Amino acid sequence: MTARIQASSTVPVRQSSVRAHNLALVLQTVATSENPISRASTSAATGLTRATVSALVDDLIVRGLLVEREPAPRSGAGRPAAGLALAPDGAFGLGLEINVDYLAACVIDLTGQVRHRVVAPADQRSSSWEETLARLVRLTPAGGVSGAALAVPGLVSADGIVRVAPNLGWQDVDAGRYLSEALGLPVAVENEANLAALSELRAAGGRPTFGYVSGEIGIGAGLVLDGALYRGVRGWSGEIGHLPVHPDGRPCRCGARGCLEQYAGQEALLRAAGAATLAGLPDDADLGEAGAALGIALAGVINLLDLDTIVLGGIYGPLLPRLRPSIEHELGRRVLTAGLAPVTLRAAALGADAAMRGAAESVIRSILDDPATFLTRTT
Amino acid sequence: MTARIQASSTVPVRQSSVRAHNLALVLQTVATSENPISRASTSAATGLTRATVSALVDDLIVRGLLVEREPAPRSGAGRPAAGLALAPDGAFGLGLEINVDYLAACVIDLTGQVRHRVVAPADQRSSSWEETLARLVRLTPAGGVSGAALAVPGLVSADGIVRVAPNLGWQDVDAGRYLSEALGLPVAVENEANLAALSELRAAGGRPTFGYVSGEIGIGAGLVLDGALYRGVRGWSGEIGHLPVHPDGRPCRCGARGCLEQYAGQEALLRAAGAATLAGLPDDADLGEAGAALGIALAGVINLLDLDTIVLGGIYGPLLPRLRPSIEHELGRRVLTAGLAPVTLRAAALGADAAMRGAAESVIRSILDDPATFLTRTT
DNA sequence: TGGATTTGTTCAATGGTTGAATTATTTGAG
DNA sequence: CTCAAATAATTCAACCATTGAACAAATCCA
Repeated sequence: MTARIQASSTVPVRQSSVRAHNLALVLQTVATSENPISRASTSAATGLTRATVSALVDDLIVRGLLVEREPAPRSGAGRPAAGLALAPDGAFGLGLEINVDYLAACVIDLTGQVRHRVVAPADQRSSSWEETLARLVRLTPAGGVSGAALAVPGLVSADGIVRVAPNLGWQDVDAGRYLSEALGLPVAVENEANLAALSELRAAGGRPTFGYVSGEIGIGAGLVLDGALYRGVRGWSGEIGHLPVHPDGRPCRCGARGCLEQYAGQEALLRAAGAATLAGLPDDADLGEAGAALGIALAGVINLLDLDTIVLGGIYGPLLPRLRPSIEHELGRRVLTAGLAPVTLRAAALGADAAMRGAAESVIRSILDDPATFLTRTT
Repeated sequence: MTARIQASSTVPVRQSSVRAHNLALVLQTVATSENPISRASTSAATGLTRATVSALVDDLIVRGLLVEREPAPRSGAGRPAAGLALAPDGAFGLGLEINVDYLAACVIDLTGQVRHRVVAPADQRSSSWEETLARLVRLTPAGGVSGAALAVPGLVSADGIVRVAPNLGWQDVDAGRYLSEALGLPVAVENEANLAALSELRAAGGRPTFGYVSGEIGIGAGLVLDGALYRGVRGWSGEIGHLPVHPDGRPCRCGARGCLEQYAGQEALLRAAGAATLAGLPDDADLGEAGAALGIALAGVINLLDLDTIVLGGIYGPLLPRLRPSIEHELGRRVLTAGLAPVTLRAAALGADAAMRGAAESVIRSILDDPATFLTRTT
C-alpha cells in the first residue's frame, strides 16, 4: 500500500519519455549522493544497467550538467571508479524576494551553493508595484541564469498573478510577466511560505511530508506532501494565519474573529510581551499565549493531515526554544495520535533567506527533475 | 505552472513501463467516455497514434477488459467506428465495511455497477474482532472477485493494521491479513471516510481536489488532493472530528477540549435539538450550533488547503439544507479567499453505502490505473 | 608476475511506438 | 447506379532506448 493512490497522468508515453525519465533518475541519484558516485554505484542505486547509465551519464557530461571528479577512496581490488558530481557551473537559478521592508536576490548554482546575494532594505509600502519591481530588476545580476522565481507575501494564482498582497498594497499584479520581460527569463511567482518550505526540502530526506510555518507580520504555511509542494486548487494554500483559534476572540483585519494571527503574529506577540521590536524582546518575556495559539492551530493541521514534522521559520525559528513548551503542551493534549507517534518540532535551517533561497532552489530543482526539457530548451 | 511540483519517482523506466502506462491511458480514456468510443477518437484523445491504440485495444479485448459495442450514432461519410466500452464482466471488486451497528459487503463490476449487496445490522461493540471478521467473511459472496478493500471507522496504518477503532473497541488488529487468508484475496484496509471520499471521485470530474466530511458517531474526513487520496505520513489523515473549534469548550472523550465532535457529532447534534434519534429530529430543530462549528472547522481546512469543494456525507448529507446557512455564514466570514472565489458545499451522492462503495471502487480503480500488473497477475 | 576483482564500453537483440501506405466501409453527388 | 470523398482500422518497415553478454581497462594482492 503506497502513501497515495496515484491518479495516472493523461499524457502518452513514448521512447523519448523513457529517456527523459531515466536521465532525471540518474541526475538525481548523483545529486543526492554525498560523495562523488561511480557509474556502477549509480547503476546499482537506480536499477538501470551499467550500459544505460554510461550512455545517460555521457550525455549529461557532454551537456554540462555532470562532471567527473576524484571518487571517494575505496579499498579492495578492481578498476578504480570515476566519480560523478553535479557540475558547479552547469546551470544557475535566480531567487528573488519582495517583502514589506526589503528586496532581495540571490543566485545559486546546480550544487546549491550561493554564488551571489544582495539584500536591499527599503520600505515598499510607499512605492507602487512598478517602482518596486523596477528596483528589484536593478538589483539582479546580469545574465547567465536559466530561470528565476519570485517570492511574494500574498496570494498568487496558478497563472503567476499576485491576486492580493495586503502588506504591499498589491492587487492583481502580473509580476511574472513584468519580470519575465525585463529579465528575458522564465519567472515563476509563488507565495513566500511555499518557497521557504521548499528550502527545507534539502534538509529533510526521503519522501518528506511536513508543514513549514513562517511567522512574519502575517503567518503563512507551506505544505510539502509526499515530497511535493502542495499548492491547492488555485495556489492559495497555507493561509494558516487565519485559522480560527478562538472563534469569538479578537477581531482580525481580515474581518473574522479569533484568527491565529491575532495571537501569534509578530505584532500580537510583541504586544503581549510588552516589547516594541523583536530585538527588544526581554529574555524572560511570556510567549505562552502565542505558543498556545500556535499549538491549537497546529494540532488541527496535524489531525487533518497526519504530519509528523513541523518546521518553524521566520521569527518563530529563533524563538522556538521559548515557544516549544506551550506548543507541545497543546499538541500533546489535542493531537489525536499523540500517544501513537511523536510530532517533531524543528526550527528552520535557513533564517531570513529561506524564501529567496527556496525560490532559487525551485529553479535548480526543476532542472534536476526534468533535465531533458532543460537541455532541449538551451541547445 | 502546474498544480504540484512533482517529485520524480525513484524507479527506472523501461519499454514495458511505456506499454503499461499507455495501456492504462487507453483503458481510462474508454472508461471515462460517456458513450462507446472508437479507436480513432481514443487516439485523438490520448495523443497516441491509431496504430498504437489498435494494438493496445486488441490486447485489452483479448484479456477481457474491453468489449466492442455499437458505437454512438454519427452522421456524415466514412467507415463507421467500432465502439469500445469496459467489459462488464472483466473484473469484480469486493467492498467490505465494518461499522458500529452493521456489517456490509458489495461487489461491483468494471463499469461500476453494483452486482451484489448485503447489509447485516448487528451491534459489533459486544463482539470480539475475530467474531466480527468471521461474520463478515460469511457475508461475502463466494469467489470471482479480483480484490477487496475494507472500510473501518478508525486509524489504519500504512501496512493495513487497524491501530485504534474506538467505537469498535479494536486495537492493533491485523484485519487485512485475517481477511486475506480467509478470502484468498488481496485485501486493503482503509479508514471509512477515506473510502467514502473515493466514492465521490466519479461524481467529480477532471483532476479534482475536495474534502469529504462524514458525520457519524465520530466525524471523519477524506481528502482528495489533485485527484488522489491523501493519506498522510502514517495513514491517519482526516481526523477532523478533533479539530479544536472552541479550545476552552466542552471536554471531549479524546481528552482535549472543544473538539468539533462535541458540537457537530451525531450525539451533540441530537442533544442540542432535543431528539433521541435522527428519525425523531423535528423539522424545525435548531442546528445552528452544529453548523457554526462545522463552518469554523471547515474554514480552517479551506484556509489551509485551498479547497473549492466540500462534500458532506453521512448524517450531514440529508441535513445539509438545514445546516447550510450556518456553515456558509462562518465560511463567508472566515475563509480568507471567500471574496475571490466561492466554495461549493455539496451533499454526498451516495448515502450510507458510500464507504462500502468506495472500497469496492478502489479495487476497480487499481485495475484501471494499472491494467498491466492486473493482467500479468491473473494470467 | 598473474589471477581475481571491479569499472566501464561495445554491440547485437528485444520490445514498443511511429508514420506512411493500405484496406475496409459508408455517405453523398452526379 | 456509380464513383469520389471521407473516415476507420490494420499492416509493416523504420526508429529508438534499454538490455545482457562479452570485452577491455585498471587496480589489488598473493
